[in-house]
Amino acid sequence: MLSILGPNDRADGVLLATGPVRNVSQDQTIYSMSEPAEAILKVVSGMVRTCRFMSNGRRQIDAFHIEGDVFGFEAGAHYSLSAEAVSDCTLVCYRRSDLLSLAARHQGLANQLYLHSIRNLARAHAHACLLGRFSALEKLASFLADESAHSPQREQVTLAMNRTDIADYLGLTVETVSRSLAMLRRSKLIEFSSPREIKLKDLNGLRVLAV
Amino acid sequence: MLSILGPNDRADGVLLATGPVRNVSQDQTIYSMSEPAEAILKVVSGMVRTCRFMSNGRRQIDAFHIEGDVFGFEAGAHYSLSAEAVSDCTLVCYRRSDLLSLAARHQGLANQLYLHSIRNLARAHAHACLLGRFSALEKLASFLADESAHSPQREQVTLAMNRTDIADYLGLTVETVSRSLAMLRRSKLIEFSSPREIKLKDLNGLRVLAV
DNA sequence: CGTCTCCTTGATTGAAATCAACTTAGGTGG
DNA sequence: CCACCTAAGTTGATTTCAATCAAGGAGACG
Repeated sequence: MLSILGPNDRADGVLLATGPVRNVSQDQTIYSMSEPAEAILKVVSGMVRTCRFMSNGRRQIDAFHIEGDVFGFEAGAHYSLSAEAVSDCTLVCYRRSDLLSLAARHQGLANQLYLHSIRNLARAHAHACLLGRFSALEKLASFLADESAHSPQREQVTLAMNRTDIADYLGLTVETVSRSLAMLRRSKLIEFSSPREIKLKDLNGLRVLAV
Repeated sequence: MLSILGPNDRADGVLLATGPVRNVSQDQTIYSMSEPAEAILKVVSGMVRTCRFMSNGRRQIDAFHIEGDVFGFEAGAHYSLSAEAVSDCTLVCYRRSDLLSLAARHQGLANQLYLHSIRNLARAHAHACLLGRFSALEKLASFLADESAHSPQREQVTLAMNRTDIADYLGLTVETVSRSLAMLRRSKLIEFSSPREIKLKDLNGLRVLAV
């Protein structure tokens, strides 16, 4: 499904016309902090990270976006986050101004926009909780449980991102991510076939840890 | 301004009819996590905190809402956060279902709803950054600089919330909040006339610390 | 085969949490 | 109106968890 709308919505065709497909290769920047926030984008395939870069090289990843997710919602005229491709991606781009004027005429679209922004808000709330009050181990357990929910097989996750991305998403360092994963492995909750291929041997145990 | 819409919007009168005013006294719960998310509320006066309670008594405050802020946006059918009055408050309550059906007919309202949700999203992003990557001192400096921005006098803030609220907002303990404030005082960046009355002697210095 | 990047592991340090008093301020009742 | 009581805030000592510093291993690619 390429459009923000469902396939049955009448504005669908219009949207497709306004939304060119964009292919982005791994680690390429989709948009940067402080450039004009002209586009709202939808992930067709691949994974996108939205992140903020701070002084002295610190980075905080706000979210990983996967197929079906819409990102690029901004309150102001400029992006307050950057967006980058975690893996090769296919995206649909909508011009913000087009979308908003279209939404004025198509109720379904307005609803979808609203819904997507609120869904991002809900994720941000859960993320804040994790960042503010979880231990390193809890953060990793929670992260893996979330990944599992989006994986085709519940008990087997293939990480699209590297350890640095995970660290910057969870507010940790790479070393702590590595160590916490090792702890989960030693506790028989997970198992690696490769660093990016993790078998969740005890998903319930993970969920308990994830608070 | 009582309505979500500006006073000049035609849906204004309708909204007022659907939105009864509610007075809430300090520390009273406005709504609780997991109850049906029936209302979206706007702060007329006072301060509201939206927060999540976790196992073993941990709490994360998502945001403090002040006059003009709208809160209660939820992706699902139930609240994922609780809302409580930090001080005595006056709120306007809108039934979510009313609001959404009204929005279908009044473009201005739909826009306002969208805008408020996105504004909350932007705040959540900034907050995530603070929680994930700021030191205790940076968190406090950033917090005070934000408070200053909403204060009638830039250089004088009156905190509506107590130290525990601040700690749970910044992902710290009360002791660390107290110690960090003491450090800022010793560095001549701030000055107390009482624990809740803080004079920002060097707002620029604070902003530098706030990254 | 060597080099580079990514990941892991070890040793040590450091910042914030925890544990424990103590102080101050505010509210209530004598 | 003052004294007491309680809640809120501060400060100190110690511990702990994660960061930092440092090195080594594994896999990918030319």
